[in-house]
Amino acid sequence: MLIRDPDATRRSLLEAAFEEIRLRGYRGASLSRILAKTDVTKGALYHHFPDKKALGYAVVDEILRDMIHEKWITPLAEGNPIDRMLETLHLEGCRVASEKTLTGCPLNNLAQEMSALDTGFRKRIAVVFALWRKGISTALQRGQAEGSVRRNVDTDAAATFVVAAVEGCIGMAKSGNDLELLYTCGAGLTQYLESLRESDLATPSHANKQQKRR
Amino acid sequence: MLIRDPDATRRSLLEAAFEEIRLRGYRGASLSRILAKTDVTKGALYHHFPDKKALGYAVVDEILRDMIHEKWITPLAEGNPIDRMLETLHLEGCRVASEKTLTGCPLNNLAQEMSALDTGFRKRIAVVFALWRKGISTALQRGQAEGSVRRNVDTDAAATFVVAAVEGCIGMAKSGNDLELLYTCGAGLTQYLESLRESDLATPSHANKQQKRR
DNA sequence: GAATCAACATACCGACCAGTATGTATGTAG
DNA sequence: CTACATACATACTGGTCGGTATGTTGATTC
Repeated sequence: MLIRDPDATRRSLLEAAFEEIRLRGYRGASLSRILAKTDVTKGALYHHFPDKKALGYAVVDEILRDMIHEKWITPLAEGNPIDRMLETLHLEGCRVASEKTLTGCPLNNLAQEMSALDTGFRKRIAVVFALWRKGISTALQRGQAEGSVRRNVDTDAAATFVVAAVEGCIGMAKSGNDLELLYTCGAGLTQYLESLRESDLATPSHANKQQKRR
Repeated sequence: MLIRDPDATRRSLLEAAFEEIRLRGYRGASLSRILAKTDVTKGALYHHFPDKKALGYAVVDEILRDMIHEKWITPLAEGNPIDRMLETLHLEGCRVASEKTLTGCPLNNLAQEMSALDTGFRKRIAVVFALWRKGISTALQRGQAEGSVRRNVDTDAAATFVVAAVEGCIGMAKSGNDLELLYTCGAGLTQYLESLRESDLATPSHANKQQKRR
């Protein structure tokens, strides 16, 4: 190695680890492959991260967190929240559709693989999901204040269901490696989002009631 | 071994493999642990299954398929489909809630782990999901004929969204290891199911239109 | 420019794992 | 009773993996 740039080294390890985890999962991710792809040696890796788990944690805390922020927090910061979510959903659909074999959502893939096996992963991933839900809930509240979202909607509950449904739709498409499933599910989700919209003609019978459980 | 019962041997291997996969995923499943738990030797295992993958395939074809059939096909074979689905959802909620650390849905766990990595798994799992969707769609059609389900509902699309949302809800609860998330999501799903119900007072504005994509 | 430390580099280790080679015992058909 | 196939049992192998011990080099400080 001619010149040294520890920050860049760390960053390239993180990104390669993210890609490796995206393709093979955390447990299927091989440090040797990450090192080969980055031209970093094992000594350098273990200088920046104490062990494989720490590398995985950092991927959640830095890469996946930023990913959700870019996709779901920033775009919903202003404008009509329902419209913005429909746009984001469309973008996400295009991203999913761009792969030959659908790999799904990196965050949810890791969540489903590791949540039951390691509380360190679980808690870190839960933080990112909570951030995501918070972004949607806040946007919906703003929509209520601006008159674009029905006032009897429980924004926290709606946000939780939206996130669950998004991951469910992506997972369904991945299971069958079939975009038609993605579009069909997306239609169901769109229908739900539309039911949150304030409209002078609509009846409140199908709106999300202020309810906490069951 | 005193007496021989090859069918029982095979069955116990299948069930132990299912449990091992449920807890650690297919790739995390260890043949040694399966053998230890069943008191079967490696020679016997490789007599019944050519390799680990064949064992995994058999778990999908036999165990997981039966599981979905028992939970989602048989109960929906008669009666009001919406009510039956709400009951099934309740039962499934109880099952998920019975674990200290939530492991989620065995079918979807395996689907998310393996679909992008192995087409053999993917196609077998897709068959089970298709069976599931078909059971719901058929039940909804019967509901339409009997007057309990809105006639303008696209039953295939609704079935697909229901399956996706169910898995999304379970996955969300697993991610946070939080039953509150399960109940919140379940409320959203219940709301969607209720929107499919035929009712003299309801307006059709939120019903699932006859649409194919987008 | 000597000392020091962060930032790498290389070689090696023990554990685990799927799979195999080879052998043995049990049931069954003639 | 013999022959043979099914149903097991045991011991071993090659490969991959995460992790470590130890050595080297580039940057920084005084």
